[in-house]
Amino acid sequence: MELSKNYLPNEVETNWYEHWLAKGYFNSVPDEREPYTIVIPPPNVTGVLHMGHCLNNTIQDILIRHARMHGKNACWVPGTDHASIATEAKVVGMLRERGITKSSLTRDEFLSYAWEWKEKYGGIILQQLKKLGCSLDWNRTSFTMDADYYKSVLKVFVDLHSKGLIYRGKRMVNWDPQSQTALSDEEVIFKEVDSKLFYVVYQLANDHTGKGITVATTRPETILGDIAICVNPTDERYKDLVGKEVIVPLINRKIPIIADEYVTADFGTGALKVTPAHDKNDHLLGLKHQLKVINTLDIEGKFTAEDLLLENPSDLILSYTGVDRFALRKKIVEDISQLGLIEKIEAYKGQVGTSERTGAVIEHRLSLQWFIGMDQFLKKNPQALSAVMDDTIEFHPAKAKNTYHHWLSNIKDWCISRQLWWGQRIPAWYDQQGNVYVAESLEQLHQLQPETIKLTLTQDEDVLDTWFSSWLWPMEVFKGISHPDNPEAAYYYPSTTLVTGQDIIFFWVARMIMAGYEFENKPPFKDVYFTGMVRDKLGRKMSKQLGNSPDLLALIDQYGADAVRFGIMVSSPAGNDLMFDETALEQGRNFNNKLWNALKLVKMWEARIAPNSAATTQSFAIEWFDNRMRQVKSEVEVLLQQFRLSEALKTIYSLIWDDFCSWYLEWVKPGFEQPVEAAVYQQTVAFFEELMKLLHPFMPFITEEIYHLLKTQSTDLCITQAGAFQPPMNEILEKGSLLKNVISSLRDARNKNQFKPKETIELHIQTLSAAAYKGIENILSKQVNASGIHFTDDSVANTIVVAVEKDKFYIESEKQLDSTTLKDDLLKDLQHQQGFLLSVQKKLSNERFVNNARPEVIDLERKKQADTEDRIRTIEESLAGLS
RNA sequence: GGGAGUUUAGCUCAGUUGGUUUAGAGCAUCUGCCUUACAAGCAGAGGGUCGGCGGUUCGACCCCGUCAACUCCCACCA
Repeated sequence: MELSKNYLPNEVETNWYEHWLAKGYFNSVPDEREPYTIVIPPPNVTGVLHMGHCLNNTIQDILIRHARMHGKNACWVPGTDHASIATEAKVVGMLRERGITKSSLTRDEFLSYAWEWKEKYGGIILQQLKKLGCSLDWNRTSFTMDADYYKSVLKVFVDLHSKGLIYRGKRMVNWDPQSQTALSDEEVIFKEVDSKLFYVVYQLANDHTGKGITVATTRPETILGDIAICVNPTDERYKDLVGKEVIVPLINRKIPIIADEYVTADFGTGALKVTPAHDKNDHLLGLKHQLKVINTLDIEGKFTAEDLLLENPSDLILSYTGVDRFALRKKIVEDISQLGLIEKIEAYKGQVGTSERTGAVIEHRLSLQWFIGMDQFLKKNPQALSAVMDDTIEFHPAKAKNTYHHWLSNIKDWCISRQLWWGQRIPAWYDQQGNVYVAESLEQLHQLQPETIKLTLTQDEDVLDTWFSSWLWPMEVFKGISHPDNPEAAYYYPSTTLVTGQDIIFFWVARMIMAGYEFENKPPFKDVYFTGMVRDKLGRKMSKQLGNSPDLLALIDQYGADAVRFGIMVSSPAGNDLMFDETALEQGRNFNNKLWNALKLVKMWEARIAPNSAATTQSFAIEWFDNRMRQVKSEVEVLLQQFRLSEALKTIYSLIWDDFCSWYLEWVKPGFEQPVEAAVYQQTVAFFEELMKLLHPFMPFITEEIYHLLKTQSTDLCITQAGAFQPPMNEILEKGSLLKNVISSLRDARNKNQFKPKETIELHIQTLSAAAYKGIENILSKQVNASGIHFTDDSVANTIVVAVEKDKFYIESEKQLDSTTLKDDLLKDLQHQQGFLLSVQKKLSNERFVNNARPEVIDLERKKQADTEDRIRTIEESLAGLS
């Protein structure tokens, strides 16, 4: 069969993925083997694959494929998250394009559009994961709004409510005016913005001197909701004013000046306007001082006069109605300015909270919401913290433990209600008196509390936070909540490893751990591998605005999935951010090609196997590579156990490129058009297969392809089992190192003396142990193009001298020799060795060193000294021979 | 404002309880090669004193202190 010049990944990848699927290799059912379980961090159902997913899922696939090839029952569960805010926003956007507003629809109508959207676009991302080669068990694809999943979420809500861990209350919450819903504290992202500090004068009431108090504020648009001015009680400037009243500009409402420690005297003017309806701290102040609340912004962040009109209606106030908060700020500043009450305006850098999902600037709003009492929850489940701290659940890298500890130790109540329709509707009902009834369904409620049957009940309009469903993910993908104690859940839960981004350690990881202990009394996983963020090569975040986010599918198309996987893994230290650079993908593509070309070489041999050649003249090369591979296999195993995937890949890469291709294949390669020994051919194929096995978790497609092309395999590499580990023999490895070292040095000497590759040399070796070269002379002569090798006890005249370790090599040739460069090199080396010897001698003549250091350390230093002295002698002799 | 982390070759990173040769790899660079698996390649080479300073130690990239730069997390001083 004719193999293409270069490796062509596209068709190969599609074919193998279909083959694996058809064979059902990725499907897992409980059996007697130990399970290795990973649940995918469910991507947003409307999402598309980006570099972050690529990194994350490649890692999971490596772990799962490795487990599958090492005797484990590997189960990787795919699925998606309903992502209520993001998805609802997209559906609203789609409806807008069709000219439909959400408010014109009933809840059910809206939901049917949402499901339509989900069926159409949901799961695109799962198809994209197939392109990447991810070996997910597609039979287990889950969605956080599946019927059973939905039920499990309600069940958990009812359960926690009955345990007193969920309460409903009127609280100041983070409000997203764009999606018009409350958000949890974790969903608010603070950003630094350039804003302005307005100095507004509030004139004293009942005072004709025109005196007043100046307040610095960033939010003049809330002035109409002011309820007091607050100063620090120790502030001398304002002591006399406390207790007096000032007038709110524009509406002339009288409000008191109060004093509270909360106010810092040296910020702004030391006077704070208190607006309990629109600020968290002001709200607390209001509660403390029993102040009224006047709300001036509606759910869209537009001015509303409702509360104000009760007090003092005016045309001015009415003119603000419906004005958006940012326009309102300008307008109010203008109007106050006309009254001459703006003292000055300063530039100011401030932090402003924005919605994680929509980016809208957050308002604080007093509203009735559902919460989980996190303090109580943690008191009930102290393992949620201790398990991480004592490594029952192991974090990689361990530094993430700090972050985790800090968050759990300062935990606040979790607002779990969202004013949306897409999500699990809160299973709470209200009667006409406003009493609350919580049950999984109305039927269940009627059953449990028959007296409710005759009541007119209306269900809560809100849905639950998406994370309130995803915190059950590791349990409910195996129906552990909806069908407790089922055999699957018992077998697969707890899962083995979670791979996720550090950015959702609070949103998701912490809450899964809490839920795991609360509902199963077990941690949800054993290891957590945190990936960093994928950045561009300049270190910037990937974002749509910057346009620096590459199209992953285009990259797969261009380089092949294996090359993309290689590229992203080779530059990906655990837990650190990854600077993505397309040259890494080129390296991956080149590696594919290297493998392909090695295959071509071996396939050429296949056609020319020497008859009757069971015995081999290449036993050293074979023995050496065998041992080298054993060594690397054990190194890789250790690295994988430590989740050092990038290093594991680099180690395999070097084994294949350097040891296999550059050394081994060159050593055993027959001359031009010469036949190959049968033993060499068979061994080489066996080695090649082993290499493919080792590399397969990282680059599944090309390895499977080559595995099959090497010879007709009845099995697929994908499910092949790794053999038992055999320890390497050090003597062989050391001999190999010497050989490589000698070859490199001699080649260097040839290069420096401008030998053409085809020019042959006669090589004389001066050594005390000629036995060390037994069995490798044929390799040596081939690799340095020597026509003959001779051992000598004396120096050889008119030759180039090369010193390697303690041995000397004399290169004899018919070429006119120029020894200047060589001499310079030797002198440089001599200087280096002498400097080193000096440092060793200094150490050994230091009494305190000899007295304090461990004996083996001293022995080592003595050996260093002896070795270096030998080496210096060799160099000196070589130099003498040159002149 | 509090906390954590990082700083090693031009770039991206290793360096596992302080001593195994005055630091390793990949990429990039330079030199020589179209050698019949591979120029997306082969054979070689150069390049860092381990952020600065101080300390502990017989001995420090590694431990301690300090300064500096960068990154992240937490915290709404209006």
